[in-house]
Amino acid sequence: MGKVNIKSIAAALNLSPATVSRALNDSYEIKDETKERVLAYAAEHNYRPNPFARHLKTGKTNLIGVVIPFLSSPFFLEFIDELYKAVLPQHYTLIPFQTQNCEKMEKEALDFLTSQNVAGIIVSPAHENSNTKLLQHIHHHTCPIILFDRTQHCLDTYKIGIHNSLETYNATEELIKKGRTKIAFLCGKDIGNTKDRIRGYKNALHNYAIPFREEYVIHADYQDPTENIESELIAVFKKLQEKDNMPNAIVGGTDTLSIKILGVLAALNLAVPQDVAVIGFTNTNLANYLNPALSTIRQPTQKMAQLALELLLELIDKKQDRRDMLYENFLLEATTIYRKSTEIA
Amino acid sequence: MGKVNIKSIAAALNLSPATVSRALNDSYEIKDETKERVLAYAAEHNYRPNPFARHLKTGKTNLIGVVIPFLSSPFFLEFIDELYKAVLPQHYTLIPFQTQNCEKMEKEALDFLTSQNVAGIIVSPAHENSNTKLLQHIHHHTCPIILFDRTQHCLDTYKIGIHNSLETYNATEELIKKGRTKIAFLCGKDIGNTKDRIRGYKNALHNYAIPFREEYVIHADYQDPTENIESELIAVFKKLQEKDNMPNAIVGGTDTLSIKILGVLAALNLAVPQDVAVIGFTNTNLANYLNPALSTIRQPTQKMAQLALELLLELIDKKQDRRDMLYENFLLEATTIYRKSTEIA
DNA sequence: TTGTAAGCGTTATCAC
DNA sequence: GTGATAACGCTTACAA
Repeated sequence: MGKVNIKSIAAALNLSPATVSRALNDSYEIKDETKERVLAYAAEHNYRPNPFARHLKTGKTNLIGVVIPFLSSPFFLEFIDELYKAVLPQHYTLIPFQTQNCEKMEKEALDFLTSQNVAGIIVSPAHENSNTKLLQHIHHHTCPIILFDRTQHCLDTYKIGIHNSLETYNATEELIKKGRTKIAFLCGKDIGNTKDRIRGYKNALHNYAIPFREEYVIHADYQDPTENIESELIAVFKKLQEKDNMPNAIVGGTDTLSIKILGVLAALNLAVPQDVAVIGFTNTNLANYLNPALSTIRQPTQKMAQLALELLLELIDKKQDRRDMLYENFLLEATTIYRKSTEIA
Repeated sequence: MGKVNIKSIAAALNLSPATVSRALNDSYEIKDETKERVLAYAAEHNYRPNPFARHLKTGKTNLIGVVIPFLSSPFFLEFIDELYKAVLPQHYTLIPFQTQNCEKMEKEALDFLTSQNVAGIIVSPAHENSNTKLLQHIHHHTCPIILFDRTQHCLDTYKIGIHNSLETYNATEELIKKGRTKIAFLCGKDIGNTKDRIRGYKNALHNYAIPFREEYVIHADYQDPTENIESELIAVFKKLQEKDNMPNAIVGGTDTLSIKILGVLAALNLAVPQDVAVIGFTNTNLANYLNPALSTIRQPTQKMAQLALELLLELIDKKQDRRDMLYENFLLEATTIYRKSTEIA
């Protein structure tokens, strides 16, 4: 297979490699006729520039790294999917990585991406302050970084998220208004948003003069969304039942837990929403078909993805020093959809 | 930022670039002491080889392309997720692409991947014979390709799938044994597996002397799994109702439709499984929490991903001509999980 | 055991 | 307008 490259094109057309390169890059110096000849020949022979040679020379790539905790979490999946759609008309390629909420894996992903000379990176950090120095160094010296979802991270750059405390405040308030006072809050380990979401939950309780109970903030420890955490949750709720403290409403503070809580309550023979009303924080379209249909707080993944890409491309294009910029913190609006799981008679 | 590269390391240690390169690659020619010095310095200065330079020289990369129809389809998502897990201990990086079942997008993905010099590609083709020539050319001359899921594609290589007709045969048979005879089959457009799955369905009917009805094979046309196809399906079933031909059981032949059918039946005020029993072909863990819990045929995504990677790496390593090889067609076993949606009293 | 030098395919800087 | 030529960072004969 005679490889077709700039040199072979040049030889075939009696031109120099330099001229061919300029013609292919539509340089103003080259006369139209030559350009046409080159482009025609290139098209005919299905010429594709070698990105490695080009990038070696220019130091630039059209790659965009995406670093997320999990692909198997509905929110991140939707986000990635929207990012793919947004990037389609652009001339960039996504390289997604999962960190499993693990700082070390995140570091590996970031190292790999920088070694690939990516043009920019979109990140939802593994932890509130994971890889701070590395992220800072990359953002300042290597390529721009945009943060999304877990925007509590201290890296100074554009951040895209939602108003977490407001959303859980509203969800909690809704349950209170429906007459429920024993409201539990379900959350994973300390991953960024958790604090804000708990704060909204607490504030709602406070504003309605409902005493806050530590035992109603239920922390579930899981490494992976596909992990079987149901049994652990069942145990927790059983204990509450024994103490006659079973909540009659639950706010699910994460994607993963929101989905699984229905199974847990079913296993405990508790009826939703009669015994326990539930509102989840998740982006799965299946919420409508769950048993019962689950009320959910949905994040605007499409807008988030589009904005993330837009801001990233903006930073990629402008060459200014990214240390002294003024970055905006975008708080987009989530949408709460009320379904059967909160329909209290 | 003084970039650290082989030259700078060589200068710092009073060695030649060649020696440094060999030391970094653990060449047998270099004495241990030198290796240690080089490795220590490299580690200390956080040296990362420039992959573009390396690949420009060697013509090899550690990239693996993955081409799937959709990320938002539970089966493909699980597959990709398992692939990520499988590739973790290896020294390879995944570059996933979605084709949206569109041959043109598939071609673009393949072109891009070959231009990136990927070491190999794992593909579930957009259509039964999409990009046949291109795939063949790549497999023979550029890098190995493994096919999965849609293994009807004629490219001669390792293929990994399940016994589609057998699985739908069993599912259909199960419904028949439970006394249902008006069994519909729900499928998307002609994407590879559909034919086989319909065949299994037909065979089961045949073996139990149940006449096959063309109108019970319901083709739903969707471009994207997130598309709202419910209304179209509702219309189809309404027509059947009007003719008093409403099926009392449904076999869902694709991921996407299997999930959505419950919503459709709910909208039609049909009780599952009393009025209509349903068994779906899908890999979502949420099946258990759906309303009602959905019986499903699950594909062994983990085994599929592991096997795909294993076979691909095998082909990457052995340099033999891939045209004259004897390729196996792996048909793995799916698992059917029976839940409420088929529990007929 | 190490050094020298050529070359991978492209682009940029000159020169003509 | 076009052509030489050098250079990007790395690997690999071939020399020493």
